[in-house]
Amino acid sequence: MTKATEDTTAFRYDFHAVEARWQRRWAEDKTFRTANPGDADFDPSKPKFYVLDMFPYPSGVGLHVGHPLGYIATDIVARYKRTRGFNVLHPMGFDAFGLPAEQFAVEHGVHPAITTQQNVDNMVAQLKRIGLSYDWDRELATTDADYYRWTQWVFLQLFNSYVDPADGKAKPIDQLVAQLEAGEVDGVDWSSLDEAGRDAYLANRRLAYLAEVPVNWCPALGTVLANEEVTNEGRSERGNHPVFKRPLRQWMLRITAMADRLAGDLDAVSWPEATKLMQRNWIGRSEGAQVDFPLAPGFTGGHPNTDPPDPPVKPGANGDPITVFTTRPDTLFGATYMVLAPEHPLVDRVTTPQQKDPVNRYKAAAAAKTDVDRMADAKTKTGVFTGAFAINPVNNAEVPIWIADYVMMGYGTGAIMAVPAHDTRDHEFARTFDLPITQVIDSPDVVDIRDAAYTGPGTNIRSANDEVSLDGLPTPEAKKTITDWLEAKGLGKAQVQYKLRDWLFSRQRYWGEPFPVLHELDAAGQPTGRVIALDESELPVEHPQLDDFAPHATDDPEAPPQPPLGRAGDEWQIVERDGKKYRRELNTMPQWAGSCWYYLRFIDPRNEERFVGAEAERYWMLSEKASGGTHAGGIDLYVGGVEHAVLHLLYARFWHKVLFDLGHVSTPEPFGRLFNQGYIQAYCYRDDRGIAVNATEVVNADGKPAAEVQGQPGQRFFHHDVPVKEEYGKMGKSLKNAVSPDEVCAEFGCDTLRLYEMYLGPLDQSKPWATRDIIGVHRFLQRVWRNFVDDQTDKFLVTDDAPGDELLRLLHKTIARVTDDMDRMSFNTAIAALIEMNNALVKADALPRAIAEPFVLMLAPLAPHIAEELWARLGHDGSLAYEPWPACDERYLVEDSVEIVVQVLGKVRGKVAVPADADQKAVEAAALADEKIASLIAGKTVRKVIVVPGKLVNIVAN
RNA sequence: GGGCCCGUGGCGGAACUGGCAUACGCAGCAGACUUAAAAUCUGCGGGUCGCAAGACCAUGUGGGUUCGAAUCCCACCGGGCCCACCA
Repeated sequence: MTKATEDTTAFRYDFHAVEARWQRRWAEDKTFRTANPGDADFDPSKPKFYVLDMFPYPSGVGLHVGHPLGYIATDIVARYKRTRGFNVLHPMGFDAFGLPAEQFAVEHGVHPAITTQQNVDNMVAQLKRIGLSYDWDRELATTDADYYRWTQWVFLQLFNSYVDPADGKAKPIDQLVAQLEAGEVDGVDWSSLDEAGRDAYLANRRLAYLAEVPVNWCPALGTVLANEEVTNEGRSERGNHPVFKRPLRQWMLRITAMADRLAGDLDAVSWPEATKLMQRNWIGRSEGAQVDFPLAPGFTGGHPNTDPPDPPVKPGANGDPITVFTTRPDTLFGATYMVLAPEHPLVDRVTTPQQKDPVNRYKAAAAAKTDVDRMADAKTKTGVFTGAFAINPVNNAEVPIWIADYVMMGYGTGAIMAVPAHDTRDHEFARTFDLPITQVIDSPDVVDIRDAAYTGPGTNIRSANDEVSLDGLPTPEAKKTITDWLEAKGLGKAQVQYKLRDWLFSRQRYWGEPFPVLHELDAAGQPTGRVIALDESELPVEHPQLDDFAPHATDDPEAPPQPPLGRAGDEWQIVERDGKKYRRELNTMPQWAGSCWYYLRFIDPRNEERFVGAEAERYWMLSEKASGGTHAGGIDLYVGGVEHAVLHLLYARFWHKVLFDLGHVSTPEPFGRLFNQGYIQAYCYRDDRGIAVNATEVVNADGKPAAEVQGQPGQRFFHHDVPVKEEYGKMGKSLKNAVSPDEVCAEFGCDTLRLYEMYLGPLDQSKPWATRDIIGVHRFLQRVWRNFVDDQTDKFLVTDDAPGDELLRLLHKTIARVTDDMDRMSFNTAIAALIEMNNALVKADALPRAIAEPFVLMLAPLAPHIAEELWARLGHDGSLAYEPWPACDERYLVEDSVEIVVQVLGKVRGKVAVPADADQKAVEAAALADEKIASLIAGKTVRKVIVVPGKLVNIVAN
């Protein structure tokens, strides 16, 4: 702001002073403190509205303007809902465990608890500067011992429960033990099992269990990663380091036990369809059949059954048949060979002595392949014949058994029946190795089965044996017929299969929640393999004090993981109990853990007795007064980025369902309504080497800053005289195009920032940041101010005169528009409506109070600081935060006369004014009577006249 | 390779259920007030032709349905996102 400006407009809107004043008042008065049921100031007569942001990760670099987009939106909703008479719960906290905090701490040589706290403080200051109406008394961080105590408690719930296959519900494992002891579980002789056997049986059912599984081991990070944290290129999402598959004993969560409910219950929530779809695809439910292929005579003999009966290993590994999963049992007669995954446990047993060498070579090569290689090789099919044969159960044909890496051990049974005629991959494989291709589905779309597989539906041919015939049946019937037959013969059964895998739940990190479990040690101090859970009363398990909390990175993929907690002294690691020694679990939980239930803790964040108080949980999650009642209950509005469509949202739903089944929470779903906001994008500039340069230092050929001309065609850009190319991408540190909200607040104020971000476009779309455009909404606020306050004299301009009809019409039309826009979260159009109204007020002679007050109330959720200040100038004492939203008087919406568009053959040719209540005949007559229209249709035959009441008339004449 | 979404002025976008295409804002142009600039106010603004009234053409391209299509259907072109040898 120049000096001259200050001189000539002494009482211009001083947003700095106003914003600071109101932010201070809100904090001092605790304007946005939210009462819980049971509190003295709780009003039970109001309905509730729980509006939540996906809480942020407190990074060291602070926020850029892309981060608060969703926070501003939820804040507007929260403020709006308060004026609509809701008790609004609107909290904020921090997801503060995890790799970046730890890495930041390592880089700066400071304990992560300290850097995390600094980052949180910095972020809170940034958020408060935007004027967000959070109840800061409920602030929490997942790293608080008071918080992760209860994260550990939820883990104990998981560890101590199982999913009952009878009804798919999570139940305490004690119930299962009681049934086992009573002999009520078929096929299990509990009394004959020793302690180890019993532990193994229960571990195989617990929702949290230890298992030796092939995991993504990242030596450079010194930790294992979830599948979701590994990129397509086989590298770590954080840091882009190579990741190797290797078997390690890790904690797993049995999310697959809930797969069908996690998929099915998506129907009940109000989420973007695209997000539901992504989650459904991730769960990957497919229906088909399991079919047993016995080994051919000569290949069955002498396989000793060495596996313990329980836990069961992959079907097929135990006895003779190879079990496959197929979605196309109707093509069973076309199965001409079988394929096992190279890691399949049956491979060694079936391979003939002659084929041992090539098979072992292939297995070794497959094991050495990274995901990158596998991707690159996806086009060409490789494999090796095992020398063994199996029997196709429908026609007793002997089919060769191959191994190939196009079959994955991790999906289905790790074995397939290959139907080259009707599966593209099998077709490619059969062509490569010259295996027979037998067509069993006929359809007009089949061209030549030698050239390409036909994978669509059709009618079965060549599909009959002595007992069953599919010939002539269309695909759906054929599927059912053959599945029924297989089931009757004991050769197979209908089967639902999921892509979803169990969730790898441990990390070799310091900065995560310690597990509340102990490993039993023998007299020599070696683990016995027995794991016991701590009691609730022993929580929290806090971190040991370490000097060196850094992960031990290595380049050697074979090096064993070294959890940092292993560096703690025995006084932390070793626990004595009942005369026995135990070692604490040295892994920690992954970052997702804390975010799986934080929305519940916000409801009752200081409760020391329970993870959340029951009454408060029922009120905020279940209330029958929930707005609209259109969704499954839970949080009324949850806003965050789509990047969490499958990870956080799936994990949290899983935990919630377990807590629901165990009776700890009252809704089956946590997030009744989800909204995914778009990204803020920005122009960025790269030099010849493709390296991004600081966007603020880039100028065009005329020396103008890039921000003033960005996105315009024909511009050339330079960074310190070096030519750079303009690109467009997500705003952030890596593209060096981040704009800080602090800068915008300093120059224009946070009301302007809020309005600008919302005015950019629809909330769910990605859209470009353009600093150049901010001035537009800032001018709007200045103009609003000048309508109320003379900027030369500071005189308040609002009168107590009765408003004229025209202003009242304008007001109520605007109320109708803005109310509708607010309900739809269409904030860009709500702002446009307010700008239009304000522009009209500029031209009006006077601003009557009856117009001014509702205008301020409508502006308040969007630009709360200026609204509060004007409200105070209007003579009100307190905050307007809880003032009722202006009501629309429909009487002012009806016009006496309306303008009707007259079209001839669908083209607009004129307009006529008719009384608003004119009937169709009258409107038609008025249109035909119009001079211009009459001349246009002169000499033509009017074939038809379409009248849309209140809108238009279309005359069809030729 | 499979699935999903999106293409509207120089730019961001509006038009929710088919019914005045381009609201509102930025940038631009002209004018007022200023010594001047900033700020502010007023006005103009899709394209082509025309002095004008107006006519014609315009919502990625080409078809279709309809009295009427940015909106619905089909094909193509361009961009984005998700999954990816999932049997």
